[in-house]
Amino acid sequence: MREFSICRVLTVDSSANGHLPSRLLGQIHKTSQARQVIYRSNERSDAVTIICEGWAYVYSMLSDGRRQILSILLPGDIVTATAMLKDRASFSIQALTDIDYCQIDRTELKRLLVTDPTVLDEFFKILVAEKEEADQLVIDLGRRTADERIARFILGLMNRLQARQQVQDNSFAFPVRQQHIADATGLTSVHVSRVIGAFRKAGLVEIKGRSLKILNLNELKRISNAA
Amino acid sequence: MREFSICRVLTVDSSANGHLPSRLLGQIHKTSQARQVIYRSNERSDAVTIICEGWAYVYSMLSDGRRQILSILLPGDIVTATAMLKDRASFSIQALTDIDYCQIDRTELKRLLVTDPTVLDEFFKILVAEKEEADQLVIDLGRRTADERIARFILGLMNRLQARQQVQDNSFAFPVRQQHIADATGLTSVHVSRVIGAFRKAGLVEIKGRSLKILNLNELKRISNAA
DNA sequence: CGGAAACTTGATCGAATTCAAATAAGGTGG
DNA sequence: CCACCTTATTTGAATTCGATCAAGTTTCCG
Repeated sequence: MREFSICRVLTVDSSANGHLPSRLLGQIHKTSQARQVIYRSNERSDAVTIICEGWAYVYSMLSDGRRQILSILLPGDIVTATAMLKDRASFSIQALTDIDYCQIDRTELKRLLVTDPTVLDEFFKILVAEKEEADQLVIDLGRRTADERIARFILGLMNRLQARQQVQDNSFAFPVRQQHIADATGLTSVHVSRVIGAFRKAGLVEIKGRSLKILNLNELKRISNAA
Repeated sequence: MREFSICRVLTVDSSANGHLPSRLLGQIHKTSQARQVIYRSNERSDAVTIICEGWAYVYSMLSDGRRQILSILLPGDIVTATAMLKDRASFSIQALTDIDYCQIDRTELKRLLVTDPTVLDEFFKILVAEKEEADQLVIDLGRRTADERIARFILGLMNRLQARQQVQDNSFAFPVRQQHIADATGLTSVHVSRVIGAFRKAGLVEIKGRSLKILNLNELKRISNAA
């Protein structure tokens, strides 16, 4: 549960207000093409970004080019709860597909935080969810095998998309490149290709166009070693 | 900056109040011996814990015994800001040395959060710091070599201890076992032994008793590849 | 249709693990 | 303060998982 309910308000139905008053709506809306960097680390920013359409990802890059993806952002995700509290971050954000996002003034959002307990509460929930996801990723990268990591990457996406009613018949949008999977799981794209190839041969998944279908959910869960 | 200022209040000087009113002071104080588990994952708890003396660590254990340490807790650290918002966590806490800690009722602390802006602000800072640390750890485990990880582990501890005035002449308490380093860096204790052995032979560090002295800070920083 | 980006596959390499055994450090009771 | 026992650490040899290098192939778009 990381989506910020404001997004629905902003994009789909401005009357069915989530938790934010309408005076905040209609703020800066933006569009970016796939691959575009929409936030560069250490840049100052007075805005809090929310993804409305499309996918993006949060990443960090070492000076020698090694890249680690910290999280994939889906429609409705707030671009890091932390952005609400700080005007600078050490990671960058890049659009994965063409995206649509809106930016809300931090000061205004912050004022709301203090005055409206419902907003504060929801904000806390997002902070906690983000921290728990980061911790899970630490465990994945520190202690899980390549197969487990990749299976969990896929299942994790499916769960988040499921919460958005975007999974049908175990099939869902999958615009990520293998290089993204590699950078998210701490592997190389070559190895990701081998593992996914093995998954495919074992009849676990099918990837066509930009979507993925899970053919054997139980087995994939078993491999992911959820426990 | 993860320490919660209440701790000084509780342990050293009850008159020099930090950010908490004295009615919160003198709540449950506890003691645990090294190795004792002081919180077991998924247990319900109405308390927020603050370490007063000694070291502990946050960890998660997979069903097959693999263990990942998520963070080392030093005196003054609040045991996870998240505990302020949730009554259950998916990780466990274990004492690394004999420790001294206090537990404050969550409900009371939470009330304070809403009424005292200073406390809320400090709380936000801790949340952000914890999230940033988790993200850093993800990058370490996903994209750094064993040497880098271990150098960074050591330097990270030094920085935190420095903020507490507990570093003298590049030397500081170091009660962690190599197994802890291994579980914190996603390696095996055997490999940690080899790397630390190499550091020692290269004249970078010296470990005696339960303390560590950095003999060549610049070189250790270079190896850590901070950028 | 052509060119670039993404994916696959094979061969080889290497960092870190595993297995196993020896040595060193602590802590306890006598 | 020493003998004993347990818990750490070190070291070596063999193995393995995933990385690297290097072509091919396929897919995607304009």
